[in-house]
Amino acid sequence: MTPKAAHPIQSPAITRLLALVPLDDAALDALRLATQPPRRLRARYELLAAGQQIREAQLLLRGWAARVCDLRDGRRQILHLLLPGDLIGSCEHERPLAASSIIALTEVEVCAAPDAALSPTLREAYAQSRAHEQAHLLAQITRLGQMNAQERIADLALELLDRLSLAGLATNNSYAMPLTQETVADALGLTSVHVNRMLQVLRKDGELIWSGRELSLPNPERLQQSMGRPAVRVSASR
Amino acid sequence: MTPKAAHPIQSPAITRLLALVPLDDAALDALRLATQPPRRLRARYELLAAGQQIREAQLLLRGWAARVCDLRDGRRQILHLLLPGDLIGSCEHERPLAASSIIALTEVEVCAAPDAALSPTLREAYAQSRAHEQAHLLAQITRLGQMNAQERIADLALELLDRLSLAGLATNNSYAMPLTQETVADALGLTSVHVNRMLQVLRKDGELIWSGRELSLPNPERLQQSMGRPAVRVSASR
DNA sequence: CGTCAAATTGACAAGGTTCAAGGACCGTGG
DNA sequence: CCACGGTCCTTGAACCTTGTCAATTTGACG
Repeated sequence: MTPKAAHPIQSPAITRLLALVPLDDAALDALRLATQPPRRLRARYELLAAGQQIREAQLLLRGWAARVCDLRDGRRQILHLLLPGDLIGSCEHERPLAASSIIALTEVEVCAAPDAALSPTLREAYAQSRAHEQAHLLAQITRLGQMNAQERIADLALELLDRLSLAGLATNNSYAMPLTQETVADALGLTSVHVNRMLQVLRKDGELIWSGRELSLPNPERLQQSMGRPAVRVSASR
Repeated sequence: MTPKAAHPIQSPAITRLLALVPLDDAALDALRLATQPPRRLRARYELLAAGQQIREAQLLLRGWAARVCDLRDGRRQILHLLLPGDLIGSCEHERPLAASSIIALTEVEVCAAPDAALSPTLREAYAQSRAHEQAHLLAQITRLGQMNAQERIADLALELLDRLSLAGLATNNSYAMPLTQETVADALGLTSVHVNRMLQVLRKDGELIWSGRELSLPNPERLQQSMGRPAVRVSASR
């Protein structure tokens, strides 16, 4: 609550962008300014409707959201989970239309994303963020296409651990998990009933603990190994 | 073979880009020049290795390729099919690493993609192409997450019809299909045995005809309706 | 004609869904 | 403080879709 003198407590969103690219002062100032009066939205609020013209990119500051695809018969697929520090509707071409709608899964706080023109490092951070998002979409495809239910759950839990760690939102291999099993099922192309059963198996095997709002992975490295998925990297180190 | 005087026969790749954005003469000239001595590669050639530094974007001129993700235990998922006119390794940020490998599924011809700086319309065409690719990734997620085997096959066949039509490679709701059932299975997260059985059902229902190298969809509109998937649009009309 | 990859078939097993019901855990209002 | 209602989690049994394994057929091609 009380900011320290040297390093004021940072918004997870800024922590994440800073982890992607070392931002210059212009970028940091712009971010601090933009995030100041955040816009708060209730759960289920539709941040972006599919087919709608995208106005300006937004930055997710707090809470979780999701890109979803609804079929006419009521089925729905969560395409991608959005966490604090993720960009919403960032896009580099003219006259863009949202390819999917985006809804808040919890109460969220968002702000307008500062203009990339303000700082080259900020522009690069946005590009990195998009590259990560792209990588997560590919990961999701492999998850749905090749993994069984247990693997899907474990793999998603690992991805969330990685991503939340970037924003400083994970400690001791565990993080706050605001989703219901039903929502996880929508993300993994499973039924909530089956997610429930497989969670019990993972719990019994000691691979995953999820009680209350907290999810922990006692041994992420072993779990990752057992999945056989190649590591995801997005840009070369310097 | 013999170019007509007024409209020389166009490469399907150029036809596609032209369908995305009305290209100016600078763009067309650059494309005609670049595509001239195409590089020809055998099937299974690896156009891009995962984790490898991306050098320059390429343009697929002829044949089909795929982005694939291989798991250590031998499972493999085709993330995305690449058709003539698609860009390979186009990307707007510094020091990019390929997030997945790309392999030729048939013999292919590629060329270096002309520099976007040569023409604003060319840059816009590339951006549109990337937006389409993104939309196809989302479509693939919904396919794998929510559809049963029969729907997946039909939905993929419809997507291919749409995409090949852009390049002028489809007539009468039918197109040349160079993939094996095994490859289709890898793209749809199914086994080739099951793909085979479901193809028989679709054939019996008169929804899909695929014999030899030709695939036709007698009634794409009806099929699309039955799938309940919202239409995909990428940019606003003028 | 022989060979090889691809397509096809059958019998069976496994994984996931469906339906239905009960139980736990809230926050709310009396 | 307790009763209530709602949402979420949990469980069981039957059922259906898809995978597995193994064998056979087809078709292209030298």
